[in-house]
Amino acid sequence: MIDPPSTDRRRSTGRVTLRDVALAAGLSPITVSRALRGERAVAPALADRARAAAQQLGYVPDPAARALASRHGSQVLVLVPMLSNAVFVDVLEAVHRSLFPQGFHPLIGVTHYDAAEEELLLRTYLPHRPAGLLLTGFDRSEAARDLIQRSGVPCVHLMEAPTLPGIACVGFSQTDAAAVVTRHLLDRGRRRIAFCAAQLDARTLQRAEGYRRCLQDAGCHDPALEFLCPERSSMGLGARLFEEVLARSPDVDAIFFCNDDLAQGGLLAANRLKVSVPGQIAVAGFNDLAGSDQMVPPLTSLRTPRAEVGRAAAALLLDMMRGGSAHAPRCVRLDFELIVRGST
Amino acid sequence: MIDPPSTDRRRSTGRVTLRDVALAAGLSPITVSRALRGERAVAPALADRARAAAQQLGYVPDPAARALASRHGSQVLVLVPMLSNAVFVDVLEAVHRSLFPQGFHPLIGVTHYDAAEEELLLRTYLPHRPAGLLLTGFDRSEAARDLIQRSGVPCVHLMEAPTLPGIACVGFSQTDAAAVVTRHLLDRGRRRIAFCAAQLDARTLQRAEGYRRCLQDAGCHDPALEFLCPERSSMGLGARLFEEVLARSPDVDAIFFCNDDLAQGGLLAANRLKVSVPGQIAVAGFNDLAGSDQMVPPLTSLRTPRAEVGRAAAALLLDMMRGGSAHAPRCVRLDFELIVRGST
DNA sequence: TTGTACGCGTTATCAC
DNA sequence: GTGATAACGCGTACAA
Repeated sequence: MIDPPSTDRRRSTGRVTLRDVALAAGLSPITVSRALRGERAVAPALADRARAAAQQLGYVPDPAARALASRHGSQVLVLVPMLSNAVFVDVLEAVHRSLFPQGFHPLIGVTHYDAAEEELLLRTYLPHRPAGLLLTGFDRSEAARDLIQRSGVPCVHLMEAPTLPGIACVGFSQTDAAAVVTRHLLDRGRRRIAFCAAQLDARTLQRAEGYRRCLQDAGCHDPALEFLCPERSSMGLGARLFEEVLARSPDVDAIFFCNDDLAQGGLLAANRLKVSVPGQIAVAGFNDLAGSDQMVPPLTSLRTPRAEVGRAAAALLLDMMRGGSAHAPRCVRLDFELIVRGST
Repeated sequence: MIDPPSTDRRRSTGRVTLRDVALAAGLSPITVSRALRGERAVAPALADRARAAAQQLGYVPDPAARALASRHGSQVLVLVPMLSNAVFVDVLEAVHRSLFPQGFHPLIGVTHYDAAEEELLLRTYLPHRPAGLLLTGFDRSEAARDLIQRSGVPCVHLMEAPTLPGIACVGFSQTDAAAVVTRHLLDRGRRRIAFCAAQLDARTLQRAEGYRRCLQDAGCHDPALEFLCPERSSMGLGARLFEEVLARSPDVDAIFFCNDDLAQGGLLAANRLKVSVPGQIAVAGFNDLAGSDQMVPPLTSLRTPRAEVGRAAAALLLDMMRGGSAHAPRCVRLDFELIVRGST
C-alpha cells in the first residue's frame, strides 16, 4: 500500500501535457514544444519523434498556458457594428475562413454602432491578449484608440479606405461608391433625386457626401431631398421614408436608399401605393443584399466587396501578426460594382 | 546607478499584477485575489483595502492566468448554425445581453448546419476551457457528444424542447408550432395546403412533421404537396418553390413555407406572376422575420421566442456554471405566437 | 541544435 | 480569517 506522499499537491486536470509527450518521446519538453510549433532548429528525426508521441497520446496544447507564457493567444478580436446587417455577416464569414485554418480564432464582438460599447468590449477583451484586432471603420472614442495603441496588438480597420500613414485598413471608398449610384440615376435622366438614409454612422454619412457631391457637380443638388434619419435601418423604415419623400416632394423622380433593406421597404411601399417603379420613381439601393434581386421590380444596387474585405483584411492581419513590425501596415482599396436591375 | 541584478530574468509585460496590488495594499496576493473575486472569508476592512489598491493601480485580472490556475475561463462557447439566419442573431444578442454583465463572454462559432464543422469547432475551442456551452439543437456527431460529455463543461441546448433526463435545454416545440400554422390555414378553409422547406436540418424536419400530422388528423394530407429541398434557404429559392408548386399542383390553395425568407420570396413570385394572395393562394411563413410585416400583402407568420430562448438559456447556464452540479439541468419550454396578417 | 532554469499571473491547498 | 507554497502548462532566455 503505497500512498502518494502527502506533499503531492498536484491538481492536474488529467489532460495530456507537453511533459507527458516529452517523457514518451524521450525528449525535453521544450524540444517537443518547438517541434510541434514547427520551429526551425529542431532535427527532423527528433521532430518526427515528438510529433509521433504527441499524436499517440492525443496531446492538445493548452491555449491558456500558451497565452500566459507567450505574449498572446490565438484569438483575433473582430468588432462589427451589428449582426443584423448582412454586410457584416459576410465579412465575418470571410474572416473566419481565412483565419481559422491558420490557427487563429475570431472572437466576435458587436458594438451596436456605439462608441461606448466598443470601448467596453476593447477594455474587456484586450486583457485576453488577442493576437490581432479587426475593427470596423475609424469612428471611435479617444480612449478606445488609446487602448488599442498601447496594447500593441496588430490592428486592421475594415470597410473604409482612407490613406492614413502607419495605419492598416481594407475597404473601399463609400463616397465614390455612392457617387456611382447617383451618377447612374443621372444617366437615366433623373434630376430630382432623393437620398434616404438611416443609422447615420460614419459610412452612411460618407455615402451621403458622395451623393451630394455628385449632384452638386451636376448642378441639381437640392438639400430638401436629403432624408437622414437616425433610427436603425429596416424595411419598415424604408417604407415610411418612401411615403415621406412622396408627401414632401411629389416631384421626386428617383430615390437612392443608403442600404438595401431601406430600398426593399421602399419598393414594397411603392407596390402598396401603386406608384410605378421605375416609371414614376426610380429606386436604387446599396450593398446588394439578399433578396434585392427578387424584388418587383428587381432592385438596382451597388455590390460591395464584403467577402473580399474580410479576406484581404485577414491576410493583411496575418502578415502583421507574423511578421512583427517587419511588415508595414498597408491600406487596401477594393473595387465595387454597380448592379443595374429593373428598378432604375 | 543601481542596475537590476543580472539574475533578474523577469519578462514582465508591464501590466499591473496581483502582486503589485498586494504590495501596495500591504496584503498577500491571495487575499487580494479573494477580495476582488468577492469570496467570503475576507475581512471587510482588508477587502476594502484590496479593492482600493486595485482601483488605484488600475489592476485588470489576466484571463489567461486565471484560466490556467482555475479550472476554466470566462468564455462561453455558443455554437449556432448560421448568422445569415436572423433567428440566431436574435438568440446571440439576447445571450450576450444576459451573459456579459455577469462577467461571461460569448465566443461565437458557426457550424453551417454541418456536424463535422461543429465537431471541429468543439475540438478547437474546448481546450480553451470555456466556462459553459450553448449549442443549437441535438443533431450532432457521436464524437461531438463525447467531447462535450468528457469536457465536463455545463451545456444548454437551444431551440428545441424535448424532455431528456439529465439534459438542459431551452426552446419550443417546432412540431407544435408548425401544426399551429397548418391549423390556421385549415381554419381559413384551405384544404390543398403545400409545405415548402429548405435546408432540411433537424428543426425544419420537425416542422414538416407538425404540418404532416395536422393535415393527417384533418384527413387531407397529400405527400405530393411536400416540397423539401436541401438547398440553403433564401428568398430566391422561395420564389422558385412557389413556381414549382404552381406548376406541379395548380389546385393548391395555400402554401406554408418553413421559414419567412422563403415565404417572402414566394410572395414576391406571386406578385410577379399576378397570382392573387390570399385570393388564389394563401401564404404563411415561420419565424416572423424582419420585413414580413412589410410584404404585399403582409405575411402571416409564427413568431418564435428567439430572444426569450437566448435569455432563458443564458440564465439556466449561469445557474449551472455557478451552482456546480447542485442545480440540476432543466428543460424550459417556451411559447410562440401566431401572427395573422393579410396573406392568409 | 538541445536542454536547463525559470517566469508568465493566478488560484488551490494546507497550515497557522 | 490569512498567508506561504506550490501548481496550472507552456514558452523565453541563455548556456552548453
